[in-house]
Amino acid sequence: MAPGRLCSYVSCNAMSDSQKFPVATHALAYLAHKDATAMDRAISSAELAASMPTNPVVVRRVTAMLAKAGLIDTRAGAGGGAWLKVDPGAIRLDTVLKAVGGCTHLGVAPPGTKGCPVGERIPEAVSAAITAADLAAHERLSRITVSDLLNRPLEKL
Amino acid sequence: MAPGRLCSYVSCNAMSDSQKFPVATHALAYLAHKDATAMDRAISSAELAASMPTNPVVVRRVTAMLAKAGLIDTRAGAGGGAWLKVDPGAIRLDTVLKAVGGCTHLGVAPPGTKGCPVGERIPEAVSAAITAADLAAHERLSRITVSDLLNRPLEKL
DNA sequence: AATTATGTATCCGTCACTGTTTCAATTGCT
DNA sequence: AGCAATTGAAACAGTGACGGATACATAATT
Repeated sequence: MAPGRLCSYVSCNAMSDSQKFPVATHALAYLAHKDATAMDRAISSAELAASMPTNPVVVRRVTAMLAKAGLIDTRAGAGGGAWLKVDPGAIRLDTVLKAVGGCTHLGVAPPGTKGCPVGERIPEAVSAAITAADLAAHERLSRITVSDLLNRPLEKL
Repeated sequence: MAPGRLCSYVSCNAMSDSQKFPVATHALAYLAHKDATAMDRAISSAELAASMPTNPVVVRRVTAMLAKAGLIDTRAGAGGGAWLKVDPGAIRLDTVLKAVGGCTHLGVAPPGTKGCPVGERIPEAVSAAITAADLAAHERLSRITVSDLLNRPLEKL
């Protein structure tokens, strides 16, 4: 069998994202903090990057995804940049996680041996458990909005 | 700045594990299914690996961690292998996740700009959100035991 | 002694990510 | 018209972790 990744059961972009969710969340919070809610208040990727701090290209890679998800808008050219298209109080963090293609990365259940009824059930059960954990994380994030990041007491997030 | 990983804010083994949790969970379920609850019913890493299927060494790398966590015991030599040291009904999946060093891998909040009070708060808030999601996932997993994987209806996991 | 196993170390190929550079296209300003 | 600012996308390199494979010392059974 070819090396790498336990055959090919890996879906979900296993092992990817990493910093995409934090960067996206930070960027949205920064936009909200700066009241960037219209085109004439656009924030450049350079300024966003400086606030992390990270590279402007990394920021643009993320803002492009947020724009595709309809959370922000961007405009090229002088005075361009990104601004919020949705009220920050209405942007839930699970939406952000989905926008950047994230999941909890607990892995993917290996297939199990064919034939044995129990052997077939185990992978399904493991999958179900992983999915349940993933859903729980999303549900928890859905109770936090971008506004909450700025306003709610940290202990109550 | 040196390339890779946004400076060094990455802790938590970011991006690691992947298959460790599924493999560990599958292995424990298999041991429970085979009633491997004592030394004389030990299952070899070769058999466990065949049930995934994956490589025996990969299995041993995981079972070694489970043994260190006190969930199973292993013994070398002919007739050796692994067996459960704890009742499968008492092994919660969050314990398994911790045993293999897992987390939800949502990333690590970038530091943010010094000086600005809001700029300092954002990273803390992002961190808090990630931690909350991680806890939610662990909490959900804590409500599933290895026995449940074999016995409980899949929809009720 | 021969056999069966674990655990660990080492090496390799793969994969995704971050950071960087480059470039076309877009927009505002003078 | 021309220039400066800015996005988005592509291409490239370096890093890190993982899964798979092999090898080997150690341990336990027969």
